Amino acid sequence: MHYGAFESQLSSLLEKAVASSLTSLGIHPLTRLSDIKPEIDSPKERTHGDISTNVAMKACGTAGKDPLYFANLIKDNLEKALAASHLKNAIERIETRSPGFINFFLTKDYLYSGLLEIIRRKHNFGRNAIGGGIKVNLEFVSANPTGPLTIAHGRQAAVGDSLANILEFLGYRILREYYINDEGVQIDILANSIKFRYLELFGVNQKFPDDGYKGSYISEIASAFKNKYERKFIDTKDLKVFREFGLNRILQDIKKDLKDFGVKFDIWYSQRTLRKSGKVEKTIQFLKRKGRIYQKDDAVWFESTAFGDDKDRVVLKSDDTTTYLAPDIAYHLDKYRRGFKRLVDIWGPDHHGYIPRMKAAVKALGYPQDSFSALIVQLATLYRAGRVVSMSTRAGEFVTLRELMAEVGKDVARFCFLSRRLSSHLDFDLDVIKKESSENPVYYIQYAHARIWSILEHSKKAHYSARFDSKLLREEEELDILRILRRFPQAVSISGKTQEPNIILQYLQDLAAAFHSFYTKRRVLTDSVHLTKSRLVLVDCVRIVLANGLGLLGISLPKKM
RNA sequence: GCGCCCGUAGCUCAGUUGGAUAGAGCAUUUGCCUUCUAAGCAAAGGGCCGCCCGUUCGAAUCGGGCCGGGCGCGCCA
Repeated sequence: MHYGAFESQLSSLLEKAVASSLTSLGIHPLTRLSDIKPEIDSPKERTHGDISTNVAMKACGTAGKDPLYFANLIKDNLEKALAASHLKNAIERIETRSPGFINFFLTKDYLYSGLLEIIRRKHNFGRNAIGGGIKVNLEFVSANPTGPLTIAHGRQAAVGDSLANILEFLGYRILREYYINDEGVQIDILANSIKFRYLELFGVNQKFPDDGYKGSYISEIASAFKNKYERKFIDTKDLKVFREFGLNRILQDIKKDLKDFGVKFDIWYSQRTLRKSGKVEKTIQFLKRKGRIYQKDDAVWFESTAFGDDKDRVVLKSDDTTTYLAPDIAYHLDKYRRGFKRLVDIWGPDHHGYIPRMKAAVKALGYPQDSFSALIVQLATLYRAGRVVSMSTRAGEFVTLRELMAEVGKDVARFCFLSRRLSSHLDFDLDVIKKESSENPVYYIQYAHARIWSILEHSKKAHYSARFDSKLLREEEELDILRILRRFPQAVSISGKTQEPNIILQYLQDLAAAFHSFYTKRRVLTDSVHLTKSRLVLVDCVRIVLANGLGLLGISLPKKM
């Protein structure tokens, strides 16, 4: 029996046992188990068993009994049902504990059977079909192409990429998309800033454009521009050539940074292309036909308050240009039209106020509100030597993702970004991270992988041909590993459900800890070929799960450290 | 003023839909390398889980009210 089946069978057995317990008390069991939402999970404390449930305490109100008494009643019924079930060989014993917990202890045989499942499924171990092949569009980073990616984008990139991996693993069909804001005021400012620096190179003095981008990367772009065109555009009034040149270069850098950070995108979606297709006007017309567009103060408004927003929003300004919202609605409509059933956007905290209007737009377009969700990833506040580093693309003060990678490396950076909840503000002290980098927790997990690899390398020379006998694995350290291995599929699905990659990371730390502890106390390569063979299988399973988990997080798997 | 997020060990943070004795890393202290990698292991110290009420068998977790920090409230993007 594989891991997933176990949980569902246990839960249906429990449901029956609760029902018959209620019946025996003369209460008609109207309450279904799913209504009282009992928890079936692994307790923290080993002495509380491998699996624990609070169902007796949840249901004791209905039973009108003391929770512990009711727990014992359920236990008796459960034991009877168990005798006739497949789970008979998986559960060693059942215990009740005050104030009303029912604890299950798994048999060694069941724990051993997990190894076979891991060996059989390998890189697919933990994979699951709960996503049902639903098409999901995941849009993330989508930073304006007006400057290099910063640390804030780095966090969003790491989160989006891992989330995409995790959801794919859970059976969703994920498309990773980057929305390029390649038109509008910001882009013109970019072009102006480049032009200024270009002219400056020829000694032409002008006033630096208001709101111009002050970062040094603008000068670099201007130099490259000069190398290519020399004096050709020194008198031009047209910004177009500067704009295209700058846009291309910045976008190229962004793509390279993301690639080096291990982040993959399937689609780069240009806002300009969207507009040229006429979809923006069509979307406004579409909303108009639905009666949600009106004219006021020379502007055109979207009646978003009809769908839960706190005020209506302008889509066409009085000068006839669109606001940012208009193409954005069109863009999301386009995603639906491309066949996605769910849209997930990852935004920074400065956009949280934008969620109600986007949700309103989705509803107005006629799609279920829940089909769209925006995840807010909190900022990473950067410190250097204990002092806040202020970040502003405009002022040219920022630490780029590239600099971060150069200073601490891809794996450490990704680990730091993923080890916190999305909603957690993240303090990031570069000096501390660099100082600690040899002690960084990411190495703890990677080191376990490297150690296993080393064992496997040694074992090859010895040609262990014995048969794998899992019964030889009976040390506490070995059983601990087995218990933790068993939890991996669950960790992945919780991580997908809650959309928190850090759950997997936490899990991997537990697994690595159990392995390191085992490694220090027991030897894998021993004089007994049978024991050696069995332990080789065990550590190989640890390796597989570490690889699967780190793979989802986009962290590399060193064979040597 | 309104909205969103946060407040847990000296520091940075975990804590799955409320569960049993609140955890990890760093820092401090003490042991452990003749055997598969010491980037490791074993152990110690360190906490009114911001404060106050409430909900219930049971609260770091849920609700209300304060206090403190971050961000957002445009015909900007």
